[in-house]
Amino acid sequence: MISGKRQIRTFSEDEKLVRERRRHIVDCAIKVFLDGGYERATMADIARACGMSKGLLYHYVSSKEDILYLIARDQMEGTGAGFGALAERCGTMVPTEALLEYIRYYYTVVHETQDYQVFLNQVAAKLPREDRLVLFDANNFALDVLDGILRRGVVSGEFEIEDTTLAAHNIMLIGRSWADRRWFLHRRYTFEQYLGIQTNAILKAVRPRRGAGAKERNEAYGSLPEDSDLRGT
Amino acid sequence: MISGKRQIRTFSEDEKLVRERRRHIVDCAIKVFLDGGYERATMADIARACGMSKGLLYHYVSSKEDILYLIARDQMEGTGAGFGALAERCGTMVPTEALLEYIRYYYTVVHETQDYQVFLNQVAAKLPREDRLVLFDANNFALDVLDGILRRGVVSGEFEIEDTTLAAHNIMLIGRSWADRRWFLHRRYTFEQYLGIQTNAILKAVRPRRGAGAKERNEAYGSLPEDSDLRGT
Amino acid sequence: MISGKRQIRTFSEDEKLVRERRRHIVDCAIKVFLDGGYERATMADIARACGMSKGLLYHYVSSKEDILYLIARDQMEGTGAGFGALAERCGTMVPTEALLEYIRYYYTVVHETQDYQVFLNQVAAKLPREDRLVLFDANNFALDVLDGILRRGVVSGEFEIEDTTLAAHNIMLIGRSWADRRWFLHRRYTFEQYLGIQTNAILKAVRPRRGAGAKERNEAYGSLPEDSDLRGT
Amino acid sequence: MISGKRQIRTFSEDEKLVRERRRHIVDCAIKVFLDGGYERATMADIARACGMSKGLLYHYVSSKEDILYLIARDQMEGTGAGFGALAERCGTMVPTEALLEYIRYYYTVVHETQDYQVFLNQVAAKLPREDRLVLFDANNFALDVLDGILRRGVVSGEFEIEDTTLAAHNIMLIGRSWADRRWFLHRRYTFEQYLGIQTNAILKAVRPRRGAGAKERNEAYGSLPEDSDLRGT
DNA sequence: CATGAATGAGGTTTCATTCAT
DNA sequence: TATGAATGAAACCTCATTCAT
Repeated sequence: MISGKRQIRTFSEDEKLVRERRRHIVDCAIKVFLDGGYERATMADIARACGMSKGLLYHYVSSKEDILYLIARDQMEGTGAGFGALAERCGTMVPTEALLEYIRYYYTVVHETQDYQVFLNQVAAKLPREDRLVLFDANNFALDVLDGILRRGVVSGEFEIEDTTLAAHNIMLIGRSWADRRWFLHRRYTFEQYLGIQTNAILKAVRPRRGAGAKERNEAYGSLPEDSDLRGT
Repeated sequence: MISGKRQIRTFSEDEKLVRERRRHIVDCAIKVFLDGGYERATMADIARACGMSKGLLYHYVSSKEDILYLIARDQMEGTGAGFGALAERCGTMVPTEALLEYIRYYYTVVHETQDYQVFLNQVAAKLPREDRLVLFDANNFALDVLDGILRRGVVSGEFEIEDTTLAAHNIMLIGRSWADRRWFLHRRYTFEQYLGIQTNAILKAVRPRRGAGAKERNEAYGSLPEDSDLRGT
Repeated sequence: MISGKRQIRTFSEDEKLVRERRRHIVDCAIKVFLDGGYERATMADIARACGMSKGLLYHYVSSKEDILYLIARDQMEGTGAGFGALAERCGTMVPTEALLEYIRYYYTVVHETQDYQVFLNQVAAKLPREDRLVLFDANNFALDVLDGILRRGVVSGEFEIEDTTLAAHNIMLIGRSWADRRWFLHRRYTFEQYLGIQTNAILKAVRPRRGAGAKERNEAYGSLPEDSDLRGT
Repeated sequence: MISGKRQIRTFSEDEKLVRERRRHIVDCAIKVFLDGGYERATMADIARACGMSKGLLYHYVSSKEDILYLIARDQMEGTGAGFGALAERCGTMVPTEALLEYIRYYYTVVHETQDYQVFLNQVAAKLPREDRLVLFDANNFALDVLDGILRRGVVSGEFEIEDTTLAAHNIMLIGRSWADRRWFLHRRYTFEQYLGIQTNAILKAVRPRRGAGAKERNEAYGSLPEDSDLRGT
């Protein structure tokens, strides 16, 4: 579903070494990019951060742009599988459970890969069209999974949603904002608090306003009583 | 509350001309920045876009960074007044009305200044600290206004919200996403559709789950019957 | 003997005005040049210092280099006449008197035109060859006058000098150093002190070591007793 | 006593290479600066003179100003040690001998480093304050050494000088003029002639006018009979 | 006579990329 | 495999000079 098509030039033939080194490069480069931005970072900076010479860096990567691509691909590959598994897992759950599972998973991924999120947000526009589409597809896949869950919930009567796609979009948006707006949010909430409050808000927004869905409410967000304030954990 | 302090060097003393030309520069530069990003844009590009020579550009602006600042300041000045007036207007309304007014206003501003929004989002990190704070303050002010409205609604019983600050954050986030994620949203919704659906979703999310608030629902979003599908307008 | 040959373009036909304005330009420009140097000074700086617009400046001067030339020529013309008169005056004096007259005159000119001296010293190298020769000639003329005096003194037995040209060179050098090394000298001596001490030193250096010249010594430097310490005046 | 403090950025870590290259740059740059002046010289000119690309030049030097500093420092370091040794050497000599030693040493240094002298004279004013002080200190040190010698001579009765500091200043001035006024002097005298005549002139100027010092006269300037004409060597 | 907006060549500096060792 | 010296295109910015008003 997500795949790195582009071939990147290398002077090495030891595939395992190449993979290892590239991972190292990606990890270091992202740090360099995060302060100062992609354009301002020089290959010398990156090489230094990697503990390599510029020459060696060019053995594993053929241009600065390649590193951007590697970062994007890495991120995709890393989480792509996760979303595939998530989709499967959710397929067997009742919609509310699935939604809770999805939220917890997605928000946690965002939390754990903040740097990538922030970075990709900043530079997505600069990726060559082709690479940008890879990111785009990954996002769409994740959105479709969530959309599916919501749709099932609407059909089953557990959810009452005017536009499931937009709802899914909102839910993901709020998750990503934990990374995008971290300078605002992190000083006010812990991740667990954020996750808890937002989960409750989302449930309230998607559930029917009265009657029907009442029964399932008790499973909401890890079986916590619906009004429990998760803050202060 | 929001103020452009910094002085920008100019070689001209004709204030009116300077103002005019700077506005022109800002308008053109933003377009240049939007494709390719701030760093990639050269002063030559900008000059060309403005229909000036590089030299003349430097009569009105002393560096590329100045243009960034001008864009930010312009945006702030333009909308700063708006939010002040909005705050006042909302002060005399019942919370639900005020919320609707706020949403319509904010989302419309985002819609009409998309380019600025997208651009500022990309480069906020690159602004010198001082200038960044100006943006930050503006955002916080707008957030506080909304937070106040929500709080009043909670007190009056019109709203049922666990964390008003986070709710305000979410509402603004969703509004900005009309600009930030336009490549996704604009091909699926018109602005009016987007505004309608999201308004309904927000109302559902903030209203008490049953009983009390029910009466007001009929005024929701410009008196449309609550279940009307705004799509397809 | 010294003449400005070069024609400088002007748009004005009122010769008197042109002369006046050029004098003004020279006076102001020299100040600008003195802090920051010729190359660093911009025509805008100069125009501002003159209280004119750049455009008007170009009515009286056709290039930045022209100003350099004007300064040099002005200086030459101003002092050229002076040296002519000096030469005549000295022709009728006994050598020692003539020497004293020369020293006092030259050192005073240097003192009163310090800015010119310092400035010309710095930029002489940058003047176009032709203009540089004008300065060169002026210097040589002044040197010849002094050389003549010394020679006469040697013939008359008042002076005992191995090489009169070199001696003349030394005397002028010491005079110019009041301007060239002013940061060192001005904080230690007043001009009068400097003039007095150096005059005495020069007299001692040029007079015969014993016998003959002894008589005249009493007229030395304004009839001061030879051992008087001029410092502390 | 004289020290190069400032660190200059370099991209190379091979210290030996950096030192070598910088020396090369200094040697070439000085030539470029000497015709046309510091400001007119472009980095491209300098790079060409060095036989390097502009880029490589910037590996060893971080700005044009750095080159100025390197030249100044080089000069100081080279001669600084020399003056220290000279001071020591002179300490054990009788004043007249010391004076002769000093003159010969200083004038020779000026002769051998003409380019530096002329250049530094032109640009001293442009050096950043801090760097200028280094030059200033070096000069003052050299002046103090000479002043000390003259003072000792006055005490011992070998010299008769009204103001030793000013005398020292004059002696150095005359030495430097061999470089500063070379276009005038070099076509008239060889260095040895110049040294000889000026030495004699200085001796005559500092010695008592009669009696006392007479004995030592025979050692004057390398034991040459006092009236010998050194010209024509 | 007077202005200052406009130009564009040219200066300094940076940095992605190559390649000899 | 590994290095870092070397390149040169291209960026930002300045300023002498012109010319319409």
